[in-house]
Amino acid sequence: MSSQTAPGSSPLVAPVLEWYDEHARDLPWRRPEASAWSVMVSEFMLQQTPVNRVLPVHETWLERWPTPADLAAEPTGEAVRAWGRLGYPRRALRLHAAATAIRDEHGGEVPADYDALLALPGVGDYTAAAIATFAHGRRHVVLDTNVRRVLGRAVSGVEFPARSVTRAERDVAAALLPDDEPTAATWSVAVMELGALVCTADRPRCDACPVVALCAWHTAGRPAYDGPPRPVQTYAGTDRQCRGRLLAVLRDAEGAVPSDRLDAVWDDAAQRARCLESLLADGLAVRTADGGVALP
DNA sequence: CATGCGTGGGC
DNA sequence: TGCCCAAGCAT
Repeated sequence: MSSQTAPGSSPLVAPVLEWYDEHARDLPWRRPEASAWSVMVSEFMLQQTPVNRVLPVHETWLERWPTPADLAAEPTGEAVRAWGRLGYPRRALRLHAAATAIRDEHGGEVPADYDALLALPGVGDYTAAAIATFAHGRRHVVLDTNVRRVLGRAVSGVEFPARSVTRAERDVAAALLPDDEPTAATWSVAVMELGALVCTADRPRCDACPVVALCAWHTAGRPAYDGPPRPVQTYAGTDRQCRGRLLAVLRDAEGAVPSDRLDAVWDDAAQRARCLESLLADGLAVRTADGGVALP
């Protein structure tokens, strides 16, 4: 017998699957009765937003718009308003646009094909693979920040992955992916869950990890991160913060608001004007006939 | 390929 | 308390 590890039979797989079976959170979009649309909505909302903040918005969203066609029938501004404070509200516009494309080009059904998914607005490699896998049981490499961190540590022995996905990372993930579709799908969600709950970016709980004995990073003594400095995310005073303030006014208003309502939430007039223009350009706001501003 | 894009929670 | 982070995408 060869000592080589055959594809789909890494010693990492079974312990992670067992751990997931016992420790997985009960999330609405993971339940057997969850629709593909529910999975898709969750994936959009979870792009850079924590699970706990997504939960209530996801629930009300699915109650209001149980199918893509239901959302597509509404003005985009309603999607932006319902998005609430999840952040990055352009995702709401893209989800609306994706729902419209699904209604018009896919008979109202969320596609199962990776390339069809990738062609939808707001859907990149991760989200296409995630929807194909978690909504339709297809077999794809699902490479999000959690998976990248877990595999980086367990396999490569580094605390944090590189800025962008490398070919080597993709090869590692592909080699670990179990052969049969159902197991591949469970493995993918299980590694993500392990990264979210145990193999966290900060203060990983190695004592609770099912593969600690196999982990290259742990075995090496958890060496400190040694790569290029990771960029710090500034916020105070940025256009992002300004845009957020302006959009919050529109979201919380019944209809159009006079522009002096916007003046009150940001002092720097030049920056305020620039940010309003960018919101208009993005389609997150529109000017009304009387000179006011509103959600589209 | 680096950068811009929201928001709130935890330490 | 400031600082870092959280299931990315588009350009």
